[in-house]
Amino acid sequence: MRGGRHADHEDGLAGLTPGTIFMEETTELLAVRRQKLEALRAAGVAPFGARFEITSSPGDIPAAFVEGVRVRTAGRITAHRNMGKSHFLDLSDSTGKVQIYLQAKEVGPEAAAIFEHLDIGDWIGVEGDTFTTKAGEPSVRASSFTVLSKSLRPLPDKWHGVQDTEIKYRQRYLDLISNPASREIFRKRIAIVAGIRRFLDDRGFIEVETPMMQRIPGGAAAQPFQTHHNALGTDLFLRIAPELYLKRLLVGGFTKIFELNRNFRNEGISRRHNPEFTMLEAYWAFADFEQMASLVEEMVCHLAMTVCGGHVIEHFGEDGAVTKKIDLSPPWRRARYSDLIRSVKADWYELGPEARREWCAANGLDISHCAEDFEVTQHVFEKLVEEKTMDPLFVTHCPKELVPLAKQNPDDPSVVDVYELIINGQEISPGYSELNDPDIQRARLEHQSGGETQKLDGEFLQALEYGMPPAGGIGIGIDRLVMMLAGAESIRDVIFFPHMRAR
RNA sequence: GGGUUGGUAGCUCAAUGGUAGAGCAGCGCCCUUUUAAGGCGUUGGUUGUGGGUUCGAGUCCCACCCAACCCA
Repeated sequence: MRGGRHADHEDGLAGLTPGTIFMEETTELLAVRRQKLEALRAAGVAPFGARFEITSSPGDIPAAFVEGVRVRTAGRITAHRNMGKSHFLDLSDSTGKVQIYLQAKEVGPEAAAIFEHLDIGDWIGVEGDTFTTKAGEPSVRASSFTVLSKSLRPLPDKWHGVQDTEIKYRQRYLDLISNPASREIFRKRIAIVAGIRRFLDDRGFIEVETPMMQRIPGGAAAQPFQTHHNALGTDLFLRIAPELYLKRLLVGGFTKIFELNRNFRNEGISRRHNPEFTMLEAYWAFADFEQMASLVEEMVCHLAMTVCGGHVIEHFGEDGAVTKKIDLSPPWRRARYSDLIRSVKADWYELGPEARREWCAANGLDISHCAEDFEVTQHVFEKLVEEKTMDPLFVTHCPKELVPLAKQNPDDPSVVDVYELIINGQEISPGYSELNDPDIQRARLEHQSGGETQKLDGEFLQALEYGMPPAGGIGIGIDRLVMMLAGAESIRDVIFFPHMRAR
């Protein structure tokens, strides 16, 4: 055993005895762990250790098991099966777990006495030889162990894990420790984000970073969060989209770029909305929305193959039954917006505005919030097309009122050259042939800002006047993409720390 | 913002208006290949907060807080 009191001084704050601070609760369980903490110190063991060299993480040992090899590993004790003079421990971290076999005669009487002061939840380092138990479990026979961190609070139920949604979200670490299904979702999220970067990098796109704090928040129609710069004495906004800065970089000559990071929208919170969310935006000069659609299709299929092992994604309910099946096999269906509306109501475009509203009312659609006629049509689209579409669908030729910043279609000026990708009943990604005529852009933005010039990003418009190459652009909501690929029904299940009300 | 459901031991869950319980975890004892280890014993509670009704409230009523789901 290593360590000693001298190594432990940083634990105490000046004038306070270690172990007496931060004790707002005084339950017996906490008191017992505090006593063990002091017992470790009394035995000359630093309960909060330092550097420990490892040869393998816990999950790596069974994953690539070799019998009879000396290893050093470290992890949290997540289970303890006491057989008297020998003990079986599960040692875990995000890589997985490995079983440790610990015998008093092997580690010696001093270490065995120290072991008595350990608990489920503590971090330890172990050195020993690999072997296989009678039951066939790849294990490490400990010849020594080192206390790395004493846990002063008990872990959640070892079998059920954390079930309380509040604890899952507010104390995600407990969810990660005790729920393998949750760990798997985040493993997929991490692989998806890394996979997107690699995919785009392989195709010559470069990752850039643009301001998150903006004087004029643009690039989308959404309420921003407001903040203030003290030294400058000016208000700033958290970005609602990076678009207007990425387009400045197109002007600057970067022809294949993307940004994969957070945006902020000061709007409702729901199963599908978190105030901060992760979005990919990519711009490809000299391309159009059709090529962007193909790029997204190829990328998502690639992610499904590498992260989920196939093109068919299944979502499971609590009872283990399949609740959803999403088939991502290419080629993905592409359909015009107007044709999709006609598939719901064949003579929709022959009806007048009043007749359309009457039809909605007769079919149980609440359109009281729709002021304009195109909003009524869009509501029909959302309820009767979008929400029912599980497999990928590129919706093309959308009405220009819905996407005021896209290029009009040369053959039909009432629609724009965009796609909206729908998977799993929600909009996952829009793609554009980006508008690069500075005069049309100015007119659209002026119209959109409703004459409030302080909302107009003049510097962006000026940049366009220097000439922006024609380009295809996409946005992908990463949280929703992960929900779809990882089988999560709430955005809170794919964000480590979703926003929660103060308690 | 509206509606529904929920909040009980560290965790997972019980409890007709009538003495707040179980499993796991913890503590004590036994056990040198277990894996939800096992056996025997045992501790642990301001029932989300604040009011009210009642002889008596975890349970009924009101307000508030937090969460999940649905709607806007």
